[in-house]
Amino acid sequence: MPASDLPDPAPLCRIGVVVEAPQHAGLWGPLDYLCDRPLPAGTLVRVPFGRRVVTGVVWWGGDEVAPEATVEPAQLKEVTEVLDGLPPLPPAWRQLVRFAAAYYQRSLGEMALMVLPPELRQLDATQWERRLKRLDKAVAPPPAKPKRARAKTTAGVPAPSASSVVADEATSPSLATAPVPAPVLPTLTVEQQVVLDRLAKGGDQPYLLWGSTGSGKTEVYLRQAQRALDAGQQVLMMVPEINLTPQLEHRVAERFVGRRIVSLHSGLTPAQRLRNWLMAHTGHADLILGTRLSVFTPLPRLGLIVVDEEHDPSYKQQDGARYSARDLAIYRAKQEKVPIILGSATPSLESWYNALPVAEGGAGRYVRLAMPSRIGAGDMPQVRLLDQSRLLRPTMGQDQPPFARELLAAITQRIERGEQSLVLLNRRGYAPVLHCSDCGWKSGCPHCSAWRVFHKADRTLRCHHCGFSERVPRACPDCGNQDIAPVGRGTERLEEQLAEALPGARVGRIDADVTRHKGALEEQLASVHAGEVDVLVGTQMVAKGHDFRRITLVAAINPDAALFASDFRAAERQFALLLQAAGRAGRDAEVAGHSEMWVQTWHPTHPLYQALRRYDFVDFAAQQLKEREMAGLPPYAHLAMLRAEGKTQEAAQAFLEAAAQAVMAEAQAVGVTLYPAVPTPVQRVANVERAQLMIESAQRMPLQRFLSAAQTPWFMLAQQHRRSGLIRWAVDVDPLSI
DNA sequence: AGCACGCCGACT
DNA sequence: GTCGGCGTGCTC
Repeated sequence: MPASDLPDPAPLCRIGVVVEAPQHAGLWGPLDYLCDRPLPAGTLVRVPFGRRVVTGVVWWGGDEVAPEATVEPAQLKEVTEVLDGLPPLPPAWRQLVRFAAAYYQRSLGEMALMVLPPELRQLDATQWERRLKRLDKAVAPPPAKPKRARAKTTAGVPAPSASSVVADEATSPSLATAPVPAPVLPTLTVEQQVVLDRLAKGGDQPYLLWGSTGSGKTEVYLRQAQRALDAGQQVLMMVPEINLTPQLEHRVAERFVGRRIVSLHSGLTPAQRLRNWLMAHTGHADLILGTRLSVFTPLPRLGLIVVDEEHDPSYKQQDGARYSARDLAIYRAKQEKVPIILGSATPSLESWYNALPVAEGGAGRYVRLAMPSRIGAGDMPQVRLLDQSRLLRPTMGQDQPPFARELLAAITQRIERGEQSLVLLNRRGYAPVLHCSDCGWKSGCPHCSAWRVFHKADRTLRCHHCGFSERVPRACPDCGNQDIAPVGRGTERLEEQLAEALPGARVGRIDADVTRHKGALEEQLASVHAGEVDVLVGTQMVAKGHDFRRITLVAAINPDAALFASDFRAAERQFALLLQAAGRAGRDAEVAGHSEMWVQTWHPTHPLYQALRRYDFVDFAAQQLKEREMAGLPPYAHLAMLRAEGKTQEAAQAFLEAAAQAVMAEAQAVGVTLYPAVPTPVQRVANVERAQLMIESAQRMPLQRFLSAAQTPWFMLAQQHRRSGLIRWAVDVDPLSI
C-alpha cells in the first residue's frame, strides 16, 4: 500500500514552555512547542533551544486554552523528552513565580528555573529517572511493610546537621500524630500566652511578632508550628542565614521528634538540595527550614509561614533577580490563605509602618504582637555611651587612642571574673588602606575605585570588591619610601591592639576571613563557649544569632559611620545591629545583672544612640519614619533603581539618560519621578563602570505599570547602546541601598 | 546566558 | 598552514 495511504499521525498538541532565557534575550513569556500528548501545566520537560537542549517548565498545555500562536507552526520544535515521575509544579507555585517575575521585572523563565534545585535543570530524562529511583527510597511514602525497608533507607541517606532529615521512620507523613513521647514543653510566659491566644483567633492579616531578644519568639513559632502540624499541614520557617542558626534547626528537631524536617539553602550539596526539595514538593516533609530561596518551595499542604528576623537585609537577593523573600512570603501567604508571622526585635520600618494602626499614622495592614520582656535573664545590658572626643590626648599626636581607659578597665574586670567580652568592628582586615607619607601613594585597587585592604595575617593587599590580591610591598611602589603606614583599623588590628593593651588576655577573632576555612567558625565558637577566649573581636556576623552564655560586655568600636551615610537605610540597619549585639550580652540570669553594652562614639547625644540607651525602638522608629516621610522615602514612597554597567562611565550613564528620555512622557503621565543618572557609590568594580538612576513613585501600582511598560523600550535601547560600551542593565525593584 | 559563526596573530 | 582571541547574533 502506498505511503500516502497510511493513517495521519496523531496530531501534535501545542504547549507553552518557559526556559531559562535572561530578559536581555528578549524572551519574556512561554515559548511554543509541540508535543505528542497534552502535558499539564507545571510538568518539567527538555526542549530544543537554539543549538542545545534545556530544561523548561510547561506553562500552559493540557486542557487549558492555548493563546494565539505567535510563531509559524512550521517553525515550532517538538519537546525532546518529558521528565516524568514528579508531580507537576502546582498552580500556586506558578502564580508565585509569575508574580515575582512581573514584580521584579525578570523573564518568567529565568524566575521559574532559578528557583528550582540546580540539579533539576541539568539532568536529562535518563539521568532523571536514575536519580528518582535512587531518591525514591528516601522520598516515597512509607510502603505497606515499612520497618525493614525504611531502616535501610535511613542508613542510605546522609544526614549531616545541615540537611538533617529528622524523621520517625514508622510515622506516615500524612498522619498527624507522632507516636513518640512529646518533649517537655517550657512554661509559657504571660506575653507568649497572650500572643498565642491572639494567633489562635486567626484572621487574614500578616502578624508582626515584635519581641525583644530573649523574649521567646522561637517558642511562639514552635507552638504555632505544632498547631499546623497537628492539623496535618506543612510549615515553612525562614531564617536569614541558615549557617548562623544551627540552634534553631536543633530546637526544631528536638521539639518535633517524629516529624520530617528538611532544610533548604545554598550550603547544601546539589544532591541534598534536590532531595530535600523533593521531600517538600511531594508533601513528605513536614517542616521546611530555609533561607530566602526556600520561599519558592512548592508545598502541597502549606499551613504556616514564619519569617524570622524579618528585618534582615539577607532576605533581599542582591544579584540576578533581586527579589525580597520576605515580601514574596507575604504574597504567598495571602495567595495560599495561610497565616504568616514576621518576627523581629527591630522590625524593618516597612513592616513596622504596616503594623502601626491607622490611628497612629501607620497602614494598619499587619497585626502587631508585642513581647517586650526578656525571659530567664535580667534586663538588657545597660548601655554606656562613651564620648570619643574626650579620649583625644593632643600630646599623643595623630594616633588616636584605640580604646578608652574605662573600657579597658571594664574588660579587665570581666576577665578577672571569668567572664567574656565581645568587641564589634564592622571592618575586616588589618587596615582599610596603606599610605605613603612621602609621596602620598595609597593602596588603591587597579581595577576598582576602592582601596585595597591590608591583611597582615597573609601579608596581602586585597580588594574586597573584585578580589584582586597582591603581596604587600615592602616599600612605596611609587617612590621607594620604606615608611608606608596602615591607616585606620580593621578587626585584625583591633585584635592585635587589644592583645597589647590587655597582657595575658586570650583574644580571639571571628570574621569572614576566619570563617573562610571550612569548620573554622564552629571551632572558634566552640572555643568561646568552652571559655578559652576572654575577648572576642568580630564583625557583624558575630552579632547575628549566636548565643553566648558568658559574655557580659559588648562594645561597638566605631559605629558612627551609619549616622551620616548617604544610604537612607544605614541608621535603621545600625540600630538593629547594635540592639542585636546588645542581646548577645548577659543571656544567663546569673550574669545579666552587670552586663553592659558600650558604644564608643563621637556623637553620644545623637538620637539613635539616645533611643538605643533606652532600648526604645518605638521612639527610634518614629524618628526614622518622620524623616522618611519628609524626604519622600520608603515606606512613604516606592523606589526602583535602573542600574547599568558599561566599559566607561559615560557609556553607562548615556544609556540611563536615554532610557529616562524614552519614557519621560509616560512617567509624567502616571506620576513617576525619574532622577538623574549618577555613578554608583563604588563607581568601578573589576574594570566595569557602574551607574544608576532612581525611580520614585508615591504608589506601588503606577510604579509597577510604568516599569512593565518601560521594559520593551529599554530593551531596544540597550541593544543600540551595546555598541557604544553598555555591558549590562537591570531594574532593582525596592532596592535596599541607594 | 550559552553557543555558534566569523575574521586576524603565534604556534606544531 | 592550523588553534584560538572575543565581537556579533540567535534562541519557539
